Amino acid sequence: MSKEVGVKRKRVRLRPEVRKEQILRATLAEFSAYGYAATSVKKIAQRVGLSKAGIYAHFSGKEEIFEALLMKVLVPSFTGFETRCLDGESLEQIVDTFISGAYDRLEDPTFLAVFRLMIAEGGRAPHLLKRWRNEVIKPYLDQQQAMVDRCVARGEIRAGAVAENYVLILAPSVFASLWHLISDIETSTQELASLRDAHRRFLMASLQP
Amino acid sequence: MSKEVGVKRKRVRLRPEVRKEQILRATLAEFSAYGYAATSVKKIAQRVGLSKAGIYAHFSGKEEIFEALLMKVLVPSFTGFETRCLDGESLEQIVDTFISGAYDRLEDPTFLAVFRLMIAEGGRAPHLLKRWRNEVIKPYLDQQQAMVDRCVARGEIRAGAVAENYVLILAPSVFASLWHLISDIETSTQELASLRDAHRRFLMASLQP
Amino acid sequence: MSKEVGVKRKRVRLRPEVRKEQILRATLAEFSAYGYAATSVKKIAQRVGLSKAGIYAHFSGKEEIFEALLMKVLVPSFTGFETRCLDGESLEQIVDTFISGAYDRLEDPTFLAVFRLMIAEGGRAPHLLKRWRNEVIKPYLDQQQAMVDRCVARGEIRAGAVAENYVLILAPSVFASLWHLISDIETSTQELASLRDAHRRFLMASLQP
Amino acid sequence: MSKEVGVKRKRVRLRPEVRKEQILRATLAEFSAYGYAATSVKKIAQRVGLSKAGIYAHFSGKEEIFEALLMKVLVPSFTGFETRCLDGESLEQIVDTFISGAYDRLEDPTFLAVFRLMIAEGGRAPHLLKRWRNEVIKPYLDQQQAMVDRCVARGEIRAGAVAENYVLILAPSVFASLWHLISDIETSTQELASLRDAHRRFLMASLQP
DNA sequence: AATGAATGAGAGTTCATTCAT
DNA sequence: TATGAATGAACTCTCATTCAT
Repeated sequence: MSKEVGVKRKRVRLRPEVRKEQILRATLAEFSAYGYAATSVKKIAQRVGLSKAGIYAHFSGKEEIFEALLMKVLVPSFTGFETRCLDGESLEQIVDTFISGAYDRLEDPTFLAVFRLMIAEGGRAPHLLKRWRNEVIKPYLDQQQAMVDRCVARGEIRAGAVAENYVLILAPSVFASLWHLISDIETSTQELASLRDAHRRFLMASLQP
Repeated sequence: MSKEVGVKRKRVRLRPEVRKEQILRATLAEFSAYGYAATSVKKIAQRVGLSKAGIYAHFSGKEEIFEALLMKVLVPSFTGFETRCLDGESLEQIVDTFISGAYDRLEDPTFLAVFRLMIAEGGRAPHLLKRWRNEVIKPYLDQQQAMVDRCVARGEIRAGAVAENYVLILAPSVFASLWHLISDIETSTQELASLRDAHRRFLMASLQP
Repeated sequence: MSKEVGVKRKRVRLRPEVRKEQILRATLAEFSAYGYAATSVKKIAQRVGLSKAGIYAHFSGKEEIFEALLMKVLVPSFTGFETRCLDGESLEQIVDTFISGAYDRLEDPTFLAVFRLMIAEGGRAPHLLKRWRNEVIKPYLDQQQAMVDRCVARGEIRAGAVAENYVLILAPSVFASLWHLISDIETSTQELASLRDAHRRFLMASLQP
Repeated sequence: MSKEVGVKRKRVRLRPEVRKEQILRATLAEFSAYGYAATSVKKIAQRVGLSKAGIYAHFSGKEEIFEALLMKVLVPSFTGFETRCLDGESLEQIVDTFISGAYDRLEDPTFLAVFRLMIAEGGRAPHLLKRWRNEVIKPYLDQQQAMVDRCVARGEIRAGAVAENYVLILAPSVFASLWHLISDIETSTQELASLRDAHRRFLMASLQP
């Protein structure tokens, strides 16, 4: 379609940051669709509109692209994912905010790509996986837990097993992410609507002071 | 180097079914550790104690091994994982049985291997993934849900959001599986102990009539 | 010329020793003509009549071929190159034998190939170069020296600087080897004829008792 | 890694002759150490402190650098390497001067570099090799031979096979060069000391009128 | 059923070279 | 003059697969 015989794309020269950005974006798409081993540098290059060798002007090899990708992509994956517990907010508002955040992520292809990538290729870079766990996930869980604890102390949330273990609050939406991963999007979206609602009601019931 | 002069593995001839079994077992180990693309037929052959070509006497190619593996492995992965709701059992007994089943699976390497395999390589065989979802997972969820419904009807379990959506009951242990997948075993085992307990208490509190 | 379009050479299967032999022969030809770096595995394969990958069934890589080649080729390169000093042989017979051996080697392409290879690529495998020096060349020189010493003791060869240092006896023919290396064969052959004769006369004059 | 943030080599602009000089010097070092094929333009550029493309501002390609290098380097390689035969000099003085010149060259890395280069890469530029032989080496040998002839005519040197063929005079020191090439420097230096002495005594004995 | 030498395709990578800046 | 991003070609090597034995 887009290939005209005999027409040779003019050489385009971009600033390194821009290219690197492009390369990482292309790589995320390929990696999360096919996995590390089944993704070739050639495919990445084609996606970027570069020759294979062009990639090597910016990264020293496939492995380095992979690491750079993980470093760039892991950290922000949970950013903005916060349960707030501000003064004057009712439990209903808190829960609604949480539910929205948790399930809206499912619409974000990057989030799912990273999610799959960590599970599928985590074994390839155990040190990065460990960092992700210890520097991203755990702090996130701890911070959320602390917030819930404060709400409990203030009497806005009922104490109990659920309030004591943030994972119990989070788990259904993680299940939703997984379900998304093994489903085609249309199907799962409607299937998950009822889970979302049930999750919401479960939180209301369990956390009601 | 590793060749001992004069020592040459005797050619062993086994019944096809036995060999196929061996090959699939070896393949599961390799695939779930390295993924489809990064696993070579040679490694599988070595694990089985066969030459590369020997594999082709039993399967027509790598792809066929993969499919055979999934077919064999998917179905039983949830077998025995049942919440029972028998007459005379107290809620405590029911919950304990469920919790044990759900968390003991984490010790089963095959379960985790299949779990990872489906997530990592599901895209390679969408039809199998779909079958797995529709013929294994969904029926399992439905059946469990039906059982919970009966308990509710009999008054052994309290109605509510949790009882209405079996996923809410299951989700924390799925989270545990995921956590296991991205952790080294020793670490995660102890980390998950408290989750297991909280999960148990959460179920007791939510389902208590 | 020899390539027929559409005709695909039947797969020929040879015993490993035979193939290895072929490969090493082809490699010697290529390496000594173009050097290690400028010789590609593809070219070697073509010379042998094998596919690139076929080479790797016998050697683990280019480096290993190189080492195997040196090991095989270095040792015999000086075999049969002996000054004899047998009872009843006149000095003239001894010198004639030596001169013949030393200059006939120049006709042997293998000898020259190895000679050039060691000089050009010695830096690539210092340990092999060292072995060659210590296990092939030096013993050869020592043994020859010992033989000359015996002749001197028996009064068949005159004592003096030349008889004391075998290198002085050898040096002109080594020069001839070098000259051969930097000349086209026809030219150098006739140029070296007079050197050969002068060398002979020099030895006769210097070693005459 | 090796890049210091904020520190960026200032673009230095030098006169073409100076740069060319630098480039050829760097090239000789690389070529004689690794050979033509194994030397990359990048390495040369780094040695010069230039970018790869910068090289192409001065030479049209790697091949041209190689030829320029040979042209520059060949001619002077035997300069100053002369047996003198001046009036009033004793044979001892003549021989001492020759021996010093011949063996001191072994300390000159440039000489050895050129020596190795010609042997290793001569096949790459046969026309240059031929020029070297015909315009540098042969004239040198002829000139030296003429000088010896004059000494013979004047009765300062004894006639004979050695005096008639300058190569016989030169050969042992050529052997020494070769030996140097295939040895680590420390080892060979001491090994060659006795050769040097024997060479000297051999010349004294052979050329004494 | 099993082997191992052989293969075509394609992987990651490097290199000499070009070109817009 | 000098740069560094970009390229096409070639490199070494691996892989799934085939085939004669």
